[in-house]
Amino acid sequence: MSRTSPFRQVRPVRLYQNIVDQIEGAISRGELKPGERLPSERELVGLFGASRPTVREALRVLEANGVVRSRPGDPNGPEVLPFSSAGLAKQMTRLAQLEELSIGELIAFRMIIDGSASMLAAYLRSPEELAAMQATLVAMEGSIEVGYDAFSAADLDFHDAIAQASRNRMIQICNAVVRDVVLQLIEDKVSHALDSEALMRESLAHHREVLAAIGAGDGEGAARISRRKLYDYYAGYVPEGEQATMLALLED
Amino acid sequence: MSRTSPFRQVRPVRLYQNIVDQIEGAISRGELKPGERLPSERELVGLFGASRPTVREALRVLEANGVVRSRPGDPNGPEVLPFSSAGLAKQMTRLAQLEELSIGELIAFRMIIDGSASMLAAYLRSPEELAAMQATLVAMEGSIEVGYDAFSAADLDFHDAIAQASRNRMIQICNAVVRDVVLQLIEDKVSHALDSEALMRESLAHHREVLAAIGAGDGEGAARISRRKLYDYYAGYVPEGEQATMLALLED
DNA sequence: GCTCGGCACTGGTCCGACCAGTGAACTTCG
DNA sequence: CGAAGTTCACTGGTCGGACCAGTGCCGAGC
Repeated sequence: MSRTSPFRQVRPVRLYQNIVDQIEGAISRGELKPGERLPSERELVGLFGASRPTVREALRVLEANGVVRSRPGDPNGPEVLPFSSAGLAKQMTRLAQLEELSIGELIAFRMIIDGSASMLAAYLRSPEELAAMQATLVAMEGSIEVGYDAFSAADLDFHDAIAQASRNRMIQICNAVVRDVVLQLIEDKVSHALDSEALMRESLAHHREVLAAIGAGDGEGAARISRRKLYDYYAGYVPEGEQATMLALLED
Repeated sequence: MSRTSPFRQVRPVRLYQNIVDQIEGAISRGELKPGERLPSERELVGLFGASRPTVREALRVLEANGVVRSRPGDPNGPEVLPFSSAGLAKQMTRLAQLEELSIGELIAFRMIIDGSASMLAAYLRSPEELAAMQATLVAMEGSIEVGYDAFSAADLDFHDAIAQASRNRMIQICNAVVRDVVLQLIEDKVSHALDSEALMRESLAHHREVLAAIGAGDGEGAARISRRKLYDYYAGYVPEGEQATMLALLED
């Protein structure tokens, strides 16, 4: 329960792990910034006193973590990457596919995140951010005639704009992650079913309601509308038994 | 904007990446289950037709992703691991440390997650889950005299129990992740400041309020109390300028 | 001045080798 | 016959050296 023991479990430390730690440490201490380059593998061999296979294993781990990227032939060496939620999205996608993560859970979570984002946006948005949201709605309207793909893309922009205005990077990340996962799991079904102008216009109307609430500073209302809209939009794709969870989020 | 092109960007596919994909695919198709073992590196060399360094790089990536674990000398070969949120937590921790993720954002996010979890728990909890929550509160009360470390641990158990009852794995994961990150960033400060019996008893009383609302099926109330409790608990550690975000979550 | 080709260097892959550790089969003893 | 200790085949970790296909720079030729 507590963390009082002065001792740690000892386990053999692999050399490549040591290298990974050193490089990650240098980055988190700011000694290496995104865009900068690491020395070439052969130079690192000298710097760390390890062999090239070992250095390469360390680079593979860093690459898997989304920290650096190696490109063959690049004379500048591996590049330190800016943080992106891609790594997070990948992990969550794996979770969604491997584990008992159901569509209902995903949608419910999205209701929470998007609702909270709308609420925060209503209270915190700057005039510019509000204008940006309105612009995405205009884009949505224009894309209706183009087809569902374009409409869906504009829809994403709208939700991104809201997440942006929430001023909370965790929300932005979760928004991006869940959007990716949802897209991957059920968007094909939705795209076939919803490819009708009437339904897209209905969706657009819902988005307008959310934006109106945000514009009016009505956070609670924006959150409520946002959650209900998502429920209506996706409920048909969620098994009966799971809808209770989602409905619980609408009781207010 | 749209994804209509029939062509994909071509990029050289690394052999080790191919191996990673195959093994991950086998796992997600259920052909490899957690606890099972992969063939030894030398066998994999034959199975994939790649050299050992290449196979090893693939295993390093899988290991970094938390998919398998290699132990030197183990005659059974690398082990397929059950999914854990450790990988997610690691990524988020890195984000929190590297990027502009502030304490205020983290706490605000925790208010959202914990509040939503409490709300869902109020509507969905089984009698057993309610009993489990009550048990953690009893443990909290008993741990007050032991010290802040024990109290904090019991506190975590309480919030875990709520997340559990929310029936949403995404919430459980976010709960675990944010808890880890918050713990890492500011818990030492809190532990010094709050190591007084009176303050712990006050915190305990707040927890009781939340549980009472959950027990009564008052989801909205549970969420509201939970958010406010977190705000009161942590607000002192958040810079003035960021408190607005957090306060926005309390306007209901 | 601009273009084009060569070149030094990159990362990707392979081979063969050695080491310390592990666990199971085997041997030995009660 | 069963339990305890020992042996040993095999594991993953690390190393050095080697070859290849690309990349980007720089100098030669226009």
